[in-house]
Amino acid sequence: MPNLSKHYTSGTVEKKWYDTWEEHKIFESRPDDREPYSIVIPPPNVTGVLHMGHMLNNSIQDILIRKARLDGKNACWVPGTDHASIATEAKVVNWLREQGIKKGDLSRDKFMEYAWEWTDKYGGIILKQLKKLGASCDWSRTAFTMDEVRSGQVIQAFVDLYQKDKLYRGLRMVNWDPEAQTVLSNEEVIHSEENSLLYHVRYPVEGTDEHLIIATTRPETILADTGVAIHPDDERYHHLKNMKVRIPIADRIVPVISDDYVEMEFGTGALKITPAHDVNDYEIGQRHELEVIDIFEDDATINDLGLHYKGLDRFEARKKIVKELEEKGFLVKTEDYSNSVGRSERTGAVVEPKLSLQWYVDMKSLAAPALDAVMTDEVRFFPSNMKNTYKHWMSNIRDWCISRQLWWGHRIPAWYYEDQIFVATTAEEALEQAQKAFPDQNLTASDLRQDEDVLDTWFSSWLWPFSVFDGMDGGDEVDYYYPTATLVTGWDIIFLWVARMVMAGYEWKGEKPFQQVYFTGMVRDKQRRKMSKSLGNSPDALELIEKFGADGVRFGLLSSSPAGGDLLFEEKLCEQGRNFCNKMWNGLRLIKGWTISSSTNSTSDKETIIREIALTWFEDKLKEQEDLIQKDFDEYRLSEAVMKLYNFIWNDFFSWLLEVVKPPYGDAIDQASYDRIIQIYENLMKLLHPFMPFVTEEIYQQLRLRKEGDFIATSSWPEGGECDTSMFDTMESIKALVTQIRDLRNKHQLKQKEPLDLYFAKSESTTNLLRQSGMKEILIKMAALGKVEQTTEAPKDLHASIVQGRIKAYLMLPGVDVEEERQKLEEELDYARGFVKKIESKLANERFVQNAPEAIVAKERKKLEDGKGRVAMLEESLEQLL
RNA sequence: GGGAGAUUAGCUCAGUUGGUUCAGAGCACCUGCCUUACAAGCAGGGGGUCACUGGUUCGAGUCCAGUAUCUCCCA
Repeated sequence: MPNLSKHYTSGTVEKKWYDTWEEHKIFESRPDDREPYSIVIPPPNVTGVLHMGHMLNNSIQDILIRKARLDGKNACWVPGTDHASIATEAKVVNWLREQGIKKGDLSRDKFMEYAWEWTDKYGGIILKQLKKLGASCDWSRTAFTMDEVRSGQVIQAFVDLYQKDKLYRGLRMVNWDPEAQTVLSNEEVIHSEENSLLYHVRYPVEGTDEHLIIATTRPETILADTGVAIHPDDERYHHLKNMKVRIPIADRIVPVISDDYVEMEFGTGALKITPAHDVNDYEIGQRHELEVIDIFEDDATINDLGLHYKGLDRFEARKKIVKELEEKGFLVKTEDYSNSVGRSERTGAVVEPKLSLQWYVDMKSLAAPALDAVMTDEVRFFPSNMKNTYKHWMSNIRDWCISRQLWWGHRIPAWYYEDQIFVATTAEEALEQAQKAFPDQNLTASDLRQDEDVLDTWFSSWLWPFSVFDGMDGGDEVDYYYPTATLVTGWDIIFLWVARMVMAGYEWKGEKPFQQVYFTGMVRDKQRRKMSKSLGNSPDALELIEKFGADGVRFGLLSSSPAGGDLLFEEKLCEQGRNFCNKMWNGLRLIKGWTISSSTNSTSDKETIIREIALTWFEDKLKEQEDLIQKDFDEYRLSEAVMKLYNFIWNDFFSWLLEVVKPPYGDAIDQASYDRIIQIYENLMKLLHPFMPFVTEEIYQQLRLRKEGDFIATSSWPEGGECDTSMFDTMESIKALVTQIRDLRNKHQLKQKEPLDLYFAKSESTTNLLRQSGMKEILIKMAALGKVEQTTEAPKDLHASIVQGRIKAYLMLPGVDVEEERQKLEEELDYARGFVKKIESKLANERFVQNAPEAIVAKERKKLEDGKGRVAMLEESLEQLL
């Protein structure tokens, strides 16, 4: 036996093959005559580390790209990272703070130097980790959203949209993240129900003794109130129309206005209006020309307008103001309340509505072709029900706020002079424009002021499917690879990313960015909680790989993860994958341990006959599997495909076929059979390779002597083709008989190897079964039988009856209990009679016979015949017991 | 408030155009085995009124309506 260790060692094998693959550059792709199959990676955060979601997502991409490679397509998986403005800037700011440096003390240029230093230091770690997972990316194409090529296209996109009038600067209420101190797009705000308090506050009505009671969750904004609203139809407050109220604490006198936005049923039916700090209030304020008083600094502490609360954080101020309201008799009551609170996706800070001047993309002008593409399946979604979500968002689309008050990112290419805006790819061009606009003023570069803000990171990511090919302006690469084949991503970024890529694709390439989108589910823990750092419920990705091997982890992630469905992760799944590797490894050891004889003399004829029939059967089974797996790929049922392979390899190949063809101890195996077994094993490994690349490569290399540069990774997918199913039923009957015999042994506590005699009750079925060359021998070998013969009457000695389909047999068992045997037979008979009755009534129904397709009726007749035969066999056995 | 989806074995999920002995898989569980590839293993076994109620149909896990429970998205 070759020197193969008892257990499969994933660590060394995986490193060896990844290094070898890279040395041979087999993942690199250049345009050629073949059909392209390209995937662009959803770029992870440049300074991020690999987590469970990445592993799932990238395993799926790797499966697809490896399959395409085996299919002979020109497979190109482009890796890369994104600069993640908010997250990365926050990390850099923290890093600087640890060194005692404040961002505020740095110039923009100096800060960027530090940020690049940080990026160079920690950037790309995640890409190295992807290699450990087996990701077969073309690393020579690694892109970064802020590298030169990508940046140029981002700026170009901005300028182009501005020139097409699809981009504008506007004063709007925005979502302000006070922690990151930047504006956020609507999609970056996560709304959820949170427990809070509803405060009922008394507002004195001017010139009367009355009070108007107003319910609010944000009493600190009382300081910014500039009005109070009631519903025009609300009779309770009719008399207050056109009167004024006095704001508590602020002591400001403001008007009572009527507006049908007010919900009469909510709270007291009266609403305080704070135009500076609430989206709806702002609109009401606009309608009624109310003053706008902003009481917050950018970090959400109270400013000069907040009286003696100046300098306090908003939540601190809330506590204090409630106390003051209470002391001064303004607070009527406080009740528990649950309301929707928006938080920043990146920092978790409660988002503060704020009035601000920002850049927006006019989305309505981009949405139409993008909506159409998905609804007509020009871009196919898996699972398809994501189309509904997409449609809803696209049909109610709102403009996209793309400016961010950060330094890390692409600086907005807009320059200002007085009240004029000049948008251009460079400062020089902007200056030229300005000089043309103000010919008399001798403008120089220093007269123009560039916008301080950067662009939303997604404004670079939405170009990704063509920007990675430097394809904004066309070119051979983009012509060849675009549109890409499949996008694999989580459904949580369908709006942030997927929808926008489709829009950008049509806007700049006039074509969809990808053929299909495969949405993965979220990786959750057993309690269905989303895996997150803060919960600490996420296993360390690299430790997992170390423990179970990348193949094991990939198997674990894939085996229960249908498209769009969440994955409830447990280590057990990876363990199963590792065990599977070990099983295959040991199967290899078994085969490699056999001695091969060139002459047939050294193997008994019986074994040769067995092998001939078993291998022929299995080769056809394999073809059938190949077709089934291909269908699963076509429909993106990857979980099902991998589980099919798991079952087929473990149960059909190892537990059945190899046991059948295994030479008896000490015997050799004939060369012809051996070659067929190697070929089968090789094909199985090819089918499994996309899912478990390393172990399959290792086994592929061990199965035969390979030439330098011959890899399973670049081999070809086995063709399914015609398969002869004629032997399938017979083999299943044999298997079922073997199982029944083994069960009877177990129940009678007989050793598995003690030979038992078996007599078949003579019938057409049994004659047919035994006539097929080798079937009887397989039965004898697998069930460890002695004599196997046909008989016309039941044996007189103690035996157990076996009824399998239309086959009846008697297994000679010395210790069989007659009563037990009777009971068993009676139970089976009951079931069989019930079955017959059901079919009889079905066939007695004229409408069934008339309406059902002929084939179905024929099948039912066949079922009835079989069932009746079975009843007869069981009845006969029972009689013989007496 | 608007919308989407789910409910099948103890758990996680398949079940494709309504039709085969259709009620499945993996894990978990139980029994027996260290059998010369594998205890990371082998052989076998038990377990479900397909959420509930009606309807369409010759026939429903599958289609329709309602009910209950749960999940998610959007505002």
